[in-house]
Amino acid sequence: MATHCKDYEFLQIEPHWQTFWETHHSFRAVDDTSKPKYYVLDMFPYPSGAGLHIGHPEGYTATDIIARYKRAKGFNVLHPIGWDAFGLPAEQHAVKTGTHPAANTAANIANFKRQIKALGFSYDWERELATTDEKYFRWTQWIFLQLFKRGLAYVDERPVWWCPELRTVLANEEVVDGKSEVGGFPVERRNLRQWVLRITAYAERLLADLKDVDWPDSTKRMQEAWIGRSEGAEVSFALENEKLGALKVFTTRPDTLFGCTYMVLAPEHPLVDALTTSEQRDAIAAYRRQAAAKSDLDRTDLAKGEKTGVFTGSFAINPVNGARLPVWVADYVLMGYGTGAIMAVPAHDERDYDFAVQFKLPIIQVIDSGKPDQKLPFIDDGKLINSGPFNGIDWNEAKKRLTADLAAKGRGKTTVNYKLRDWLFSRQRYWGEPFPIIWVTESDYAKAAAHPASAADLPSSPVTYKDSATDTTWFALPVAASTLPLVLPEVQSYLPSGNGESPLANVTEWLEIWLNLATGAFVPASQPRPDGCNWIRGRRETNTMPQWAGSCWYYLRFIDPKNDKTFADPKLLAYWGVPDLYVGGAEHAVLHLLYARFWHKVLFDLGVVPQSEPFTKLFHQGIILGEDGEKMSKSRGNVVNPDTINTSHGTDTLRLYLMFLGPLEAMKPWNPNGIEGVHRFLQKIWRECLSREGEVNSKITLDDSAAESAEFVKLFHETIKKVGDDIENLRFNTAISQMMIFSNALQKAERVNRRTVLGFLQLLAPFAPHIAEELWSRLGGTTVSVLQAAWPQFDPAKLVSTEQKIIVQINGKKRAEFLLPVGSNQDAAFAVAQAHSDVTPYLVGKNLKRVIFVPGKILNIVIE
RNA sequence: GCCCUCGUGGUGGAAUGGUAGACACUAGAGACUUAAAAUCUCUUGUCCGUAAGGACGUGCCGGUUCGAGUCCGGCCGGGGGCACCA
Repeated sequence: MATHCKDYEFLQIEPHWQTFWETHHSFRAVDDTSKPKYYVLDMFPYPSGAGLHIGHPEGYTATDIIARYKRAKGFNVLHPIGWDAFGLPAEQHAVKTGTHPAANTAANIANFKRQIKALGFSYDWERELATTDEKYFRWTQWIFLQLFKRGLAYVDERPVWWCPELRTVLANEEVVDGKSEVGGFPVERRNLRQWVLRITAYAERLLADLKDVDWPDSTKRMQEAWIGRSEGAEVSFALENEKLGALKVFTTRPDTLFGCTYMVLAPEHPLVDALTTSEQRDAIAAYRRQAAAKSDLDRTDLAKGEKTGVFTGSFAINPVNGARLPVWVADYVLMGYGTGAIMAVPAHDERDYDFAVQFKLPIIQVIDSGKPDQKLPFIDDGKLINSGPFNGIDWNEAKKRLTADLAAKGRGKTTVNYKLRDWLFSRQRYWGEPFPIIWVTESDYAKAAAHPASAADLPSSPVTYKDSATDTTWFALPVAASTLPLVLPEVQSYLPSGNGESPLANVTEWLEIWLNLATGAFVPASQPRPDGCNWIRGRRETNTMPQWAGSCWYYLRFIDPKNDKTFADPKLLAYWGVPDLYVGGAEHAVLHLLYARFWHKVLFDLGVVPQSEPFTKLFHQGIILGEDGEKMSKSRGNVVNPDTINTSHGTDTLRLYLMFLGPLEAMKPWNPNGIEGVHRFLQKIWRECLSREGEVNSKITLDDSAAESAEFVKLFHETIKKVGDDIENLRFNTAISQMMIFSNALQKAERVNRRTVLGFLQLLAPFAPHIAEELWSRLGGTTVSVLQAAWPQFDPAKLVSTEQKIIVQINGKKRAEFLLPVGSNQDAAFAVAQAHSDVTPYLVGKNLKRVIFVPGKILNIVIE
């Protein structure tokens, strides 16, 4: 079965074993529910035109080691891979060249697949999937329908970047310095109709359930910060113009209410118009236009220097003391958080302070820290001053008292606010999943709501939008799930429609339809209305879903990738569950991982997945920097291509080197010299196993009768233990060190049993699987493939020593060391130490103060 | 600004509060060879010393401890994330 090469010809050996594994379906995950399962998953890649980056094989090697190790430990392992294949680059390429993005995507996938296969990863290729495959996105669309039905999807006007010159919507990354990346044209903020997912409805659970997952603490904290829960009070400020009702604000500092000297509204706040006096109208209008052109990010960036704002001319009344408060408009207040309005307390808030100084507004200190130098703004704790009946009360107590007081008057209540915003879920692009939604008139929607075939698919309150041009309100009707997938039509041009809609808006035959409420069938509206009373007129949604959609649930599809009845069989979902280990970059710490958690919880609530969290254990591999210690990038010219190393040293060397570089989670620079080291290590193993003629090395005793030294046997068992422990803890660098230590001992041993060498090859196999297979086979391993052999067991009895090294310290400094029988007590150790020539001189004429003895380790003699 | 991380030889890195520098790279010396490559052996933190040996040493300053790379406080530096979130 093996090759016949005499030297370590990795270019021959590696393809040979890759073919062997493929023809034997070695990595097929069988749905065998009698065995314990282990599901190990990589974050699937976006197949870019640039091909594999060296960072990809880093994480993939780690999971491959785990997968191979778990198989040897008797687990039924699911280790799949697929393609996150929708994405902007393919669309941009299509716009430029006019070729269908699917063609470009397919070519990129083929290249990625070739590169990944050359690395010898033990993926179950029979479960490969791509998010662009209609058999896949059929279920992405199905999940969207479930969100829609549960009222978790709605339509709203949201600001997006619009480039009038290109007549298209741009993503944040396509806007550079306020200009379009392509062409450098000016861009502006423009409100467009968007689909939004109500992730905020899950904010509390997304936060609370973080405690149940085994994730890096830093990632948990980032998600916590992103969700941004804060407790505070909602307070109503009466307006002087009583007709306008009250102005509601959110504050985390109700204790500072007496220090409020003005109010601020976000420029987009609905009350701005009504509050603006005629003298201020022009200034306010100009300010609002200016603010509308900025993204939230710009607002924050620009605000580093000075604050901007305009007085509305109106006043509000402070509910605690009746003070008259001017109402301002300023873009440092965001419409998207809280109520879009704040009470400003300049003495105890930095932003309010800066603003008050800028516009010469009064500043009243109401918290006293009791310390001598109290520089304003002052945001720490203290006791209340200048606060009427609340003076002298501790701030924490004051928060409760003041809120309760307001609540009693009907002017406030305690509330919880989240930074988390609802998720903007649509793109005005071609290359994405079409929304399975048809826009119909109110009367047709009523028909659908009354029809038994469609009534159950509708949300409890309809999703609508008002087309201001025609003054028509449109109602969102879901397509029948049975008609999915809703595939992308062919288009003439991949350029956007020009009016803010995607290229799909130009495909009239696809867009305008007759829809049958009973069957879900449709025909183009260009044809006459078919007979029967169930046909209604509709226009398809032209937005497509963002790239996140497909990656939100792919880990579930791997469990049952070919199922065309449901997204995955419930029995298989129950067996395989969710990934036991998920490995990928920390750059996805918030968005991907939060979105996927949200969808998973929705599916959990639907009762279609059995657990409430998708990723039990998460690990982030570190970034590999270029040789120069900088981030790898084309422009720096420090990019390493895995193909190059595969050809020059072989993939076993590359895999081993990537793991030997340092801790998996660390950021570490690429160092080409290190590759030679691990390559030599593999060559040494080759030489110790095979002679120059390619026969079994004569030092290896085939009948296992060699008398190996106790020391060597002990090292072997230590190596089994350490390699196993290190793999379990993803400490691959130290596992490899241990194997190097063993190989050095192997080389020095005069005779060694075949059994021992085979055991060592098993330890090596997850890391360097090709050479391990080759040598296993050439040495006459007990099974055809090393994959079939059970992971070696270490014998704890073999790890026990009879002697232990004792370190002698004088006042904490090492002075001597000697061996003692295991279990020796302090007296025995002290007796030997006292007589030791390296110790005695230090003890002469000194008073013994104290002796610390750590059995088997250290004897510290403290003297004066 | 806030949060998170990391600072150990010439280099990548190792070290449950208990021998700092495992393992590897680089460099040097030697063995083998006609020679070279490969391989093997030895040396390789700094300083003093011919040596034996000693002193110093994990970014800096302090603390806890019999004992600190590890724990605590402060500072300096690198990297990452978030950011007018009321």
